[in-house]
Order: sequence, then structure tokens, then C-alpha cells
Amino acid sequence: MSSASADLSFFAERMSHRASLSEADRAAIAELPHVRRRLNANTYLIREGEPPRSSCSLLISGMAFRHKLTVEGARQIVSVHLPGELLDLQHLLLNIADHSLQALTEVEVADIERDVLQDLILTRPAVANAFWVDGLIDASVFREWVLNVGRRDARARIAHILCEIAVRMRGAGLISASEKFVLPMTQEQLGDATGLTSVHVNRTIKALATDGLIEHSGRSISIANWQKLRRVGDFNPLYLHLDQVSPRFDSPLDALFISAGPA
Amino acid sequence: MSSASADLSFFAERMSHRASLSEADRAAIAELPHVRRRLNANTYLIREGEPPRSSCSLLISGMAFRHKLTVEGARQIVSVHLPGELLDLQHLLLNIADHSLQALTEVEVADIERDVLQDLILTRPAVANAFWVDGLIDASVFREWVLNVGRRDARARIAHILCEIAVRMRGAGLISASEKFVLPMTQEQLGDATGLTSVHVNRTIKALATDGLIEHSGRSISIANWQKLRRVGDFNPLYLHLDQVSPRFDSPLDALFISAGPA
DNA sequence: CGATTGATTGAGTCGGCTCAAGATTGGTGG
DNA sequence: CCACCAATCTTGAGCCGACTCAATCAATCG
Repeated sequence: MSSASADLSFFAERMSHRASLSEADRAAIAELPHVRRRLNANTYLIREGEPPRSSCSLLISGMAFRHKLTVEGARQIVSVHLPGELLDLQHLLLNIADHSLQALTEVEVADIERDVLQDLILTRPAVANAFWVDGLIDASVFREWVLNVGRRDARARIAHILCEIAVRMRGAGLISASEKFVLPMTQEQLGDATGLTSVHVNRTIKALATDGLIEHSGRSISIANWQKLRRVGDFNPLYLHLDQVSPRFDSPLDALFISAGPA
Repeated sequence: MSSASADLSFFAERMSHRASLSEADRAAIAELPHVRRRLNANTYLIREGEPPRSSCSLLISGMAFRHKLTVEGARQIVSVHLPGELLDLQHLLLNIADHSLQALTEVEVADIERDVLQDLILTRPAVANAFWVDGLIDASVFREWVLNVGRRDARARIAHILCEIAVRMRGAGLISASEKFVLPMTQEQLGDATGLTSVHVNRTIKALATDGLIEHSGRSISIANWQKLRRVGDFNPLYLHLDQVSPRFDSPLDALFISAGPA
């Protein structure tokens, strides 16, 4: 799952759906000076309480997640990230990290200097707009997660997060509509993302498989019955603001796939 | 709890702590043309699924909250808002409302036309920055709520939200450090904000009162032992980014009050 | 091949839920 | 000023979804 071109034009392309960008805007993004790094799974990119680093990271390949801890040591994963996503743009503007950012799999990131980004958003308001929209969609996903963890039972929570990740993976072009996908999260991580224990995640996944909604063996999970899973997970993709995310959802067929209509 | 001056200079003042603003920037905010409206408690300002309205609302007095529903009809409150806060700036940039916005108490709002705001952020990048930071802090609060609802028990959840609202009320100048405050939320609303039932909220509040952490009679709740409540609620105000919120937290005394140090 | 990480399963417990009934409170109309 | 109503708060009893504790199995890796 890599976009290994030398420049960041794939990212510029992505951002151009968040706000309308001129050719010059896109070019400015694509040509952003950056340094690529490869990090092992579980490496911390940022730790809660730290001041911002001198650069911001764009995820090129692999997955990452953000989490927070209670004083008791319980962990809550608050978001997962796919290639093409900016991981810590908020640290361009906030003075302290309020959560930790960690690689979920082995990842490749592009580090862009804060000064460079500051300059970019000052000189190119349209780009600033696109970045801003990016953050607003982030916030919308957080709201949905509050609902997921606060008001849905285990079965629905797991179903919901599987739906979300599947749809976002499609949006990022990582999988096709019907394709099975491997979710590189342990059951413990899935529990930390849904406010459950790994034991209960295990039992819930088993139940979903028994009911024919998903298939799984060991690490890999695939969606066997999209419509049912969507219904069980109370998944309505409205909150992902897909119209402002990806060109992949323009076609009628795709619209059908992601629709919230009757199953 | 009203700031009934004719212009929005109190809001300009507030925003100037989110990003540095010039005199002209502040003046531009203060002089924003707007229409004031008074709304009864429980009035909807926005409903999930609607396209954006032609104006955005700034809360002048009273409180408001945002919520989402599951398909089963369970409600999750995802944030509460105090005077001086922009309630729906995201609808300036997003094409659809992903949640509902409702008045908690009787409120007064200032409606500002989207066009006017669009114009403001295009011509004044520093103001756009301040608004952007505002949204980033919102997102940080959502993350904390995911943690609260996902990984804390009932006692800690209630304690946490009480701490958050108390600190934010102080930041907004609505109460002083030692002052009791009335939380205008029913126990059912408190449950919807913490992912609990009203019955369990009732019992948890009683327990907190018995232990001397809070005092309550009927609708009004006051904090009796801040340090203990903070510890029980695992409340660390880091996520509120207070240094970027309010001048009220500049003094050493206040810093002590909000500190996360040993109680 | 041992060691480690993650998945799986069983048994028992409990925090928070549901259902249901009163008790308060605040507001309203007569 | 009082009676009444509706919303909210309060309390009890019983239940259950998810947790804890504790093995065991499976896969991966130096």
C-alpha cells in the first residue's frame, strides 16, 4: 500500500477534493520539500504532553493510530489513519500534544517542516482551507466515535469500526469494492478503539462470523455481507463527508455501495 | 451570563488568544454584522443531515449542546457549549451537518452570514488561523470524550465532565474559582453526555455527594472538593489547551487551580 | 526449539441496565 | 393562593452484557 512517487502529487490530488485548489496550489503541495522516514510498527511519532516537533508527518504507507491513556493505564485509541492522511497537522497550531501518535504497522512517512507549512498556508489561503476541512472531517469522525463507544453495544461497535475502515480504505484506493481486506489490528487494539476488552472483542468477532457477516481466520478479517454488517453496525457514512474526501465516490455504483438506504 | 454589548468585541478578545491578531483583525471581528436571536431551551439550531444554513451562530448567553442518535434512538451528546463559542463554524466548510445542535437552556445567539465569514477568513489569514485553532481545540475535546466514555467508569465519567465544565465556565468568566455553579443539565442529559442511563447518573451523583466531592440539591450541583473530584475524574486540563483559550488562566494562582499536579 | 505475542475458551463476577413505583419540583390556570 | 400537571428526580429489585481471571492453543521469530 505505497505511493512511492518522489513528489507529493497524490497528496495534492487528495487535498483538492477538500477545497478547490488551483493548479499552482496543487503544484505547491506536490513540491513540498520533505524527508521520508520508515518506522517500525509501534514506534511513537508523538507522545502526549510533548511540545510540537519541528515537522509534521504525512502518512505515505502503512497505518497509524492516535491514543490517550487514563491515569489507571487504560488505553483508548481515538482514531486510525490510512496512507495519504496528515497525522499531526494540529501541532502546527497547538502548543502541546494532547494525545500520542503511534505507528500501527510498519509505516513510511513524509516529514514536512513546520515553517514550510506555515509559509504554505499563509501564502495560499485555498490550501489552508483544504487543510482546515481535513481537520473538520477528523473532528466529525471523533464525534461518531463518541457515539459508537457511548451508545452502541459490542456487536454494533465492532461492526461499525469495520465498516468505517473498509469504506475509508476504498476511499484511499487501497482495496476495491468487493475485495477482502486485512485489518492489521490485534484484537486488543480493536478493543482499545471500541472501549472493549480483547476477550470480548474475540467473542464478538466470533459471533459476527457465525452469523455470516464477516469471515476471519487469525489476523485477517473480511466483510462477507456488507449490507447486514452495515445494518448491525448502524453505519451511515454521512459523517465521513466522502464528497469532500475522495473522487472515488463520484460514480453512481460507488454511491450505491456507500449509501445508507434500505439494505 | 450575558455579554450584551452591541458589538462582538468580547468575541474578538476571545479569538485573539487562539492566534495573534492585529488591532485591525480584532476590529473586523468585533464589527461583524450579525443578527441576534433569542431561542427557547431545546430549540434545534441544526439537524443532522441538513445542508448548511446561510449563517453561523455565535453563542452569546446560555448553553447549547451537540448530539447524535443511533438508529435505535439512543442519544449521545458529543459536546456542550458556553457563551462566546462558535457553534457551527464547521458548516462554513462542510457540505452537510453530521450532528444536531440544540439549545440546552434559553440562549441568545448572534447569527453571522456565511458570506461575511467567508470573506473575513479570505481577507484576514490571522483570523482564519484563530478560527482554525478553535476547531482544533474542539477536536481535542472530542478525543477526551472518546476516552471518557470508552475507558472510565461511571464515577470517573461524571466527575470528569463536572471538572471540564467548571474549568471552562471559569475560563469564560461565568464563575469564579471557588464559586458554586448550577449545571443546567438534567440527569438524563448528563447520562447522554457520559454514555450512562439517568438512573445510574442519579446513583453516581448521590455517591459523589456522600463522599463529599460535590454538593447537590435538586438541579444545582456544586463542587465541594476540587482536588478530590479532579483525582476521581482523572481530570487533566491539558486537552482544553487553556493557554490558547483564555487570558483568565495567565496568573500563577489560576495556573495552580487548574494544574494537574499532586492534589 | 524455546520464547513471545496474540487468539481462544471457560467460569465466575459485577457494573450498569431495565422495569417500575413513588417523591419532588416548578410552572400554570383558575 | 391553591390545585394540578408534567417533568425530573429518587429508589428498589432483578437481570445481563461485558469484565476479570486463568488456562490453553497458534503463530511467528531469533
